[in-house]
Amino acid sequence: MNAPSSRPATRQRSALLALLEELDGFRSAQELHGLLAERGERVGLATVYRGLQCLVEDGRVDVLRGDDGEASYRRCSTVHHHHLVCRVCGRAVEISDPPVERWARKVAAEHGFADVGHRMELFGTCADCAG
Amino acid sequence: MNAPSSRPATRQRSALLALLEELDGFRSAQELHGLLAERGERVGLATVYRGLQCLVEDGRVDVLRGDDGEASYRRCSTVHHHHLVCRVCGRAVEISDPPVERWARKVAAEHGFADVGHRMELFGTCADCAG
DNA sequence: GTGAACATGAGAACCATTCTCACATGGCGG
DNA sequence: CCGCCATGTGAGAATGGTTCTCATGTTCAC
Ligand SMILES: [Mn+2]
Ligand SMILES: [Mn+2]
Ligand SMILES: [Zn+2]
Ligand SMILES: [Zn+2]
Repeated sequence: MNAPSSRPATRQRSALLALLEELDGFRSAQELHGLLAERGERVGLATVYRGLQCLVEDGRVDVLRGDDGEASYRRCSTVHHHHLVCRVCGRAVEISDPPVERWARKVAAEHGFADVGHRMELFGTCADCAG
Repeated sequence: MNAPSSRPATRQRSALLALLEELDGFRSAQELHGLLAERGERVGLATVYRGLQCLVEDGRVDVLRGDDGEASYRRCSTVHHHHLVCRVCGRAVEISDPPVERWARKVAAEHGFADVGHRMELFGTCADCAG
């Protein structure tokens, strides 16, 4: 069902997407670049960044900004959701909760704000990393 | 009631805090540096960054990372809260909602995560900016 | 008032990300 | 199949927010 991107399928893009499919956590662009190198896929760092940009635009990858400002990426479902993320290993669980969605819209409207959106992440230490 | 910081009170720090007290929106370090200059307060950019770091540590200022990774700062109350932020002018309203807090802890626990925390912001266009 | 401890600031350094541009490539018309 | 050319690639340079360096200035407890 891989929704076809409008971009040509090159070796580099395929390798990047394949890697992301195998990972279940958020990873920085540089980490992804390193992981590709480890498995013998030579992909330029700029190409990794460009590939990620496309995937983000297509909604196939989510971005998260760490406290240090570094961006992390994760292959995600394309419907609206939030994340529960392990601070140690980056593993993430997708979360959704309609009540929170409604609450957010209501609160914003009460304060006279339009074009309302929101962002929410939960953080913690996953069971594996706590052991 | 200005909770006394453990740091010496210098002209620069006073000016920074005074400026933050007057603003009700999130501003980047560089913007704050510029605003200080406008009112004749000569403060080095590095000093602005250091002052903000202290205030953040003390919990007197909140930081928000924009989508471009740039940090914005705002004088805030010291109790746990979230923000409703205007995308245009940065104006912010503090928001709190115990049900969301409980929900976040519960969801994280259900997935076996420990040391649970969360982050949430609402975005929109404030009434003034929509006019 | 003095001095040790600490703050300041100009500029350099840092580092994730983006840009440049010469070169490779691959998909489509012929 | 072939050849074109629009598009992708990558090494390295540029960018820009933030932090660091270090010589100098200030503060404040004594
Ligand atoms: Mn939501
Ligand atoms: Mn909360
Ligand atoms: Zn983990
Ligand atoms: Zn506004």
